[in-house]
Amino acid sequence: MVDTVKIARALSDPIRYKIMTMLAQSDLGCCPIPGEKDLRPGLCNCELMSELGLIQSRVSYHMKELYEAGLVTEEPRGKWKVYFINTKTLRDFIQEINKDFALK
Amino acid sequence: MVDTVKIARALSDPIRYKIMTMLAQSDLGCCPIPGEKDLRPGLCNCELMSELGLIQSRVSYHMKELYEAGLVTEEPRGKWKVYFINTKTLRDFIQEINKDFALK
DNA sequence: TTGACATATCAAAAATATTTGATATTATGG
DNA sequence: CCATAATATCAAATATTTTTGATATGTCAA
Repeated sequence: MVDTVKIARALSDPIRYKIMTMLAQSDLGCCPIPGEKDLRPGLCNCELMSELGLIQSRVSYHMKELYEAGLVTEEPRGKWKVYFINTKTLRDFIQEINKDFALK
Repeated sequence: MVDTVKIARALSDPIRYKIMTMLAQSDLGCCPIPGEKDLRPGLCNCELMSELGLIQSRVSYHMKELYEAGLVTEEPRGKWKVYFINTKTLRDFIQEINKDFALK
């Protein structure tokens, strides 16, 4: 099962929580490679840096935290890296909380 | 609305998460006062201390964190204090995550 | 291949969170 | 009221997390 405490920790930082909402709302494919199509909606580091006003290593650190908690997936796209929200982990997280705390 | 980041932080410590599961599972009223009845299922500090093997000030610290996140309610009962899980906050938390991350 | 750009990693500094032991507060029962 | 028991608070010590700047790695395009 998912590591509920680890996921809670990943979500417990305001910057990371914000990044997750940005990923959830992104509806445009990012960093297109000429000739490729069907880009899934996601965000790359550079967009996160400029939107949040954070330096590169800081974004990188937080994305690693989210990745290791299973909350995002990654896809190298050319020299960029694009991140996607992993809704499966979030659903499992919610299900586990429902179970652990006898909510339904 | 609930402070989702704050709740996530409260749940992000293994001890606090464990305490929440213990509160969710408690089915016996605790620390009865002679003459009173209808005790809601809950746990007092002393039970948490002995079950978890933690010293008093440490339990107190963690219960305060949970209380301030709205995850538990408290009731002084005689010279004891009994804690209850606050399922409303947990439900609101889940609802907010569903909304923020477009899960359904 | 080289230069430019994007990302990853690292070590040190800074900021936060947790643990502990001591002391304070509050309630109870004698 | 007094002694005892339970909980709260506090300051100091520890531990953990986050931030930063520097450097390394990897990719692309010329």
